[in-house]
Amino acid sequence: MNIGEAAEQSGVSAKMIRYYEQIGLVSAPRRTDSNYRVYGDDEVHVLRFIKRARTLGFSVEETGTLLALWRDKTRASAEVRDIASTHIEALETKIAELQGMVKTLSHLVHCCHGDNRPDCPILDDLAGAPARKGH
Amino acid sequence: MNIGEAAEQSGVSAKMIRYYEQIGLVSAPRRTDSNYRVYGDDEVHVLRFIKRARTLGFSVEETGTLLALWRDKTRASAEVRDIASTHIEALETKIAELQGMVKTLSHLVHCCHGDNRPDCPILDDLAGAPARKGH
DNA sequence: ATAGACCTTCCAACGATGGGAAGGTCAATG
DNA sequence: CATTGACCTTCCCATCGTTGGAAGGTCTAT
Repeated sequence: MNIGEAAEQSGVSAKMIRYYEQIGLVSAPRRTDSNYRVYGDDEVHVLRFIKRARTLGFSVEETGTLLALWRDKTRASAEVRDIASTHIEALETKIAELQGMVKTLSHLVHCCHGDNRPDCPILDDLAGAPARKGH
Repeated sequence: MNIGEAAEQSGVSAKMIRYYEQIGLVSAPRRTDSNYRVYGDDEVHVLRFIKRARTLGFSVEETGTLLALWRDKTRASAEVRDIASTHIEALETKIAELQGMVKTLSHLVHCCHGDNRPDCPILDDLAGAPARKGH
């Protein structure tokens, strides 16, 4: 199949498939006489693996590691679990960070009357005004 | 003061101050005869505003809008609140997304025995194997 | 033959930041 | 006065993952 169909079947855009090939995440496929890339079910399977890993927030590099482990039948699953666990920690750190932002902003929005008066606690906060107590 | 001190006082790196100037987020400051940028407390105040907005996860573009509203004494605070509310929604969407990843990954890690056997539910999942029921 | 839907490579952009080179300037010291 | 080291200037490049487009070749159907 051509790259377009491989893209459709894997959920990875043709652009990205070429990019993944370029950076060595996937190997270069066979070409037709007219230089078209030709993919089979195996390649699509790999692309789907990549798509899923990316969806789960693994970086392309981490995805490459997971892919190598996937292909390595003798790997220790502990290694995979470590990568996943580390990744979960990173995700949770990010979540906590975003939640901190939401908390601060929610407080400010709550304090902001939101009518047409120019007085605005949100801008006051951004400008560095000391927070008033008791909401 | 020079850019270095402005950076130190505002928490925005000298690199970024120049970048913000380049993209028009802040206006070009006065220069000395030797072409050094000269900043005063007002500029530092603006930079701190920017720093705070960025820390709260606003994009540089959103920060520019907030900055304009800050300078506009006649603005409606409702407008600011809308920007903040929209931003909170975006943050919460992102959080939910990350939490979905964590949930899936946690489940997989939980299912993964993590010893030296090559059988690994995480890789099975990434490879698209149907999930087994009852953990 | 021609249209239009594919494919190819190459180049650039995004957003925000950091790194570094090559060179000018300032302050303090020997 | 000269040197040193810390600062400043502009300019270009890299990151990460992805998308867009241009310019051109190929395939299929009418």
